[in-house]
Amino acid sequence: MTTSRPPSQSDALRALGNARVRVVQLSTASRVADAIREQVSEGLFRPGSKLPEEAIGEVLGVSRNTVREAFVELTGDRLLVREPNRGVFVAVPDSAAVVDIYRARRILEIGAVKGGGSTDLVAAVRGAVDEGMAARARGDVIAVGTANQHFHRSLVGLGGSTRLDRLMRQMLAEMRLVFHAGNLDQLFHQGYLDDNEKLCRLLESGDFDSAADALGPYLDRSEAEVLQAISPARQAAPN
Amino acid sequence: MTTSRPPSQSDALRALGNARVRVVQLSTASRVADAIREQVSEGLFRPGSKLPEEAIGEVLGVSRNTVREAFVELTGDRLLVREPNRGVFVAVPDSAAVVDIYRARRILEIGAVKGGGSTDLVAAVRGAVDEGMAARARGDVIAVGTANQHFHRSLVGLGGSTRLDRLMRQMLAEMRLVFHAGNLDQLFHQGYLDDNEKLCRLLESGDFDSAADALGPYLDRSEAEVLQAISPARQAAPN
DNA sequence: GCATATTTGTCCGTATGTATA
DNA sequence: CTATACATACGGACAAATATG
Repeated sequence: MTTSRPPSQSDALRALGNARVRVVQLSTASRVADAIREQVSEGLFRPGSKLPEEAIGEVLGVSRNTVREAFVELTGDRLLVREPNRGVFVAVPDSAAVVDIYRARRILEIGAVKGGGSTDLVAAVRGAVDEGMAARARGDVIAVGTANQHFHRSLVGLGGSTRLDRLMRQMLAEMRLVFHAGNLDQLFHQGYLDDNEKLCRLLESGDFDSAADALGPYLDRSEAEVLQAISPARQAAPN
Repeated sequence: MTTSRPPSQSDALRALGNARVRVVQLSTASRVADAIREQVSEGLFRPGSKLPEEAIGEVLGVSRNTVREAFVELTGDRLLVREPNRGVFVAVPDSAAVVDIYRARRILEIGAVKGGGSTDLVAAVRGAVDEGMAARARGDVIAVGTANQHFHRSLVGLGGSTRLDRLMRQMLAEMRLVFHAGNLDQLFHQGYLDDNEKLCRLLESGDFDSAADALGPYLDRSEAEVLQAISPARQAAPN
């Protein structure tokens, strides 16, 4: 407001630079955390395996101190667990964790759905459903599982709270750990695609209560399947 | 079961030592985080104030690396915010944060209440209500606020999920920040004590649906009061 | 069961870049 | 615009705990 000088290219470049500095800039520790999160989520770091801080730092070209900061962040997400004086390990969620997570999911997902949501939030649900359908159509089992997680994230998204969104993201990351630990790589996500479609239709028609009512049995079935899948063979994954 | 030798004192001491090592032992970083959390929660570190890592480390007798690890933990809790290359500051939750938190609280508290809970979980609610009544009786305004937070935590506790419990704890810590930032130190918690009593009665009578129905307007009123209290004077608290 | 090697937990010094007076 | 202060990140050090042979 103080000058009428038209914006020059150098102004624009400087603005871009400032934006980069302010937006893109994550701390090294956070970028390390993201890298580890990725490997854990993809199952390359198996549940129960140890993450030696020196080795991690060497591979990523960062110091041990930085790795330790990343570990603190990931421990807060429950992806890693710290055993005092022994190191950090990829978490191995047990059935108690699964029960705990599903109790939380029932409250979060049902509560968010019952409250309804703006049309763009419902559109996000539709996007996740279509993503799953497309993945099934081309036989991409992994992508079906990913899309299914996006679906449930979008349900919580209806609640319009970033804090709930974050918790849901964390819990779904934990669920991936459960799948990896049980060697049951998102096998049975397929069976929920049609339910997802029905739920989405109800949301699009504005019948949030019916959608919420349908979610209870949906999650009960899902929990039961997961528990049944991990209960028999609980093989440890040393190193 | 392998030996009939009676437990000696040295056995007991060793067991105590092991218990200490395994249970009590928090990392120095976690203890530093707890110490900072305490100060922030009590309002001694004001919202917006800067926490220089060197000074903190000096006061607590730990190195800067340890302080940085604690900062990572507290940033994850949203109690501190990191401004790249400028340092960490005590968070100053704005009205958007308040709205976000109340959206989450409505879903969490109402969902947990609607699901009911075991008698001991309901007993915890009763304990929090009585705690508030006792605090009011002896005119301890601060304790009334604390008891009120315990009450809402115990409501979420009905959900039986440690993950929801943790999120609720974090959000209530954020709310304390809101109170401290607005210089409205839990002044108006008193006005909710009687509602808490009524809600508790409904829970004890097993009428979870009525309790859940009453909770919506309760939280609406609470959110409105907080927003109204912080909207006029949003004074910054530099250094 | 013991001696050794490895790794964690913690601290310190320092170089570099960024922000601010 | 320079100077100062500080955050960021690195590397090295060492004691203590743990794992290993």
